Amino acid sequence: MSEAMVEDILRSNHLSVTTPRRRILGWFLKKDSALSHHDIEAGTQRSFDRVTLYRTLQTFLEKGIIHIVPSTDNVIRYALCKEACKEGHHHDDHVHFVCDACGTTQCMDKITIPAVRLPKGYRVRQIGMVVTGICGRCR
Amino acid sequence: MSEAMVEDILRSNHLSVTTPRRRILGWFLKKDSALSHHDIEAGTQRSFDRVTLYRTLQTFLEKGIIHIVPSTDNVIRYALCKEACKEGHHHDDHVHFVCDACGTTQCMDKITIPAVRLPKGYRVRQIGMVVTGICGRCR
DNA sequence: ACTTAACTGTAATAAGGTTGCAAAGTGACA
DNA sequence: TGTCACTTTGCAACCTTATTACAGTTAAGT
Repeated sequence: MSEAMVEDILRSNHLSVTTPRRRILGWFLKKDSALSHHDIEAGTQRSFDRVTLYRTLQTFLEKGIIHIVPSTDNVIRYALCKEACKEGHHHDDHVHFVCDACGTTQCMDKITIPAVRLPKGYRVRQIGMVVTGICGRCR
Repeated sequence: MSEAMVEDILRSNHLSVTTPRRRILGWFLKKDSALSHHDIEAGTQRSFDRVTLYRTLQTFLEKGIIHIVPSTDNVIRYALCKEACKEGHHHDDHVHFVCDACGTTQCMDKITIPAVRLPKGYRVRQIGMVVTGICGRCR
């Protein structure tokens, strides 16, 4: 089921289907939350080299398969792009929620970021929003 | 002028006044934008050890003199807390602006973050917001 | 099946961050 | 102003995270 989906995503992005890529993308689909480099390494039993992971994440980023979630703890976390993200132009203008209890970072795709009024002369290109607290599952 | 202010801030936080702390805090006051570890090292001519900088930033964080600005590039940036931030309880619920042109990160203290409606069961503790684009000075 | 181009693993290197301990500086007090 | 206790700094070693180069392997199209 999910296995077919993985191949689908890879092929539609003109990427060849390899074992590491299958594992990594499969893990994203399974977890359905933002993952750090470390999370992925641990989750996939280190069945490939660290370097491959770095490169794969970079490739996925460029293709718009994943996006970076803003954080305050010096750990890059990546999450699947749900909406159609074109190459180089992401649609990650949604709210991210970090749960203090379970530690997961979730994309709230349904909730769009409210508009902000900035001073004169400022031009906005992108907005990121991170909400921390207790998520629905943990309370 | 700023020199007296530096000592003032340190003393009112019950910290002894030392050369590294003076330099680091002075640099924050002078630049008035969010600074990374690297920015500070470069700006202060490495007149103290790397470790001292790590420890000083940690201390300033704990005292509420500075706060961490969320980012998407894996670089922690710190900014002065303008409002009275009590020890352990920060008031950094303001918008941060990252300029694509000059690369600076500014705290928009005047602009509060708009409220967001989250699904049932979610409890919010803190909200961070990062806007990227072109700032008033650069356009 | 063959060939080309893309991808991966290994190793070496760089950058970023942490810890323990001895030496030096700070602030309080006589 | 000198002394003392305590805090802070600098150094060295170490660990983790990230990047680059290159050779070997694998995938996809014909």
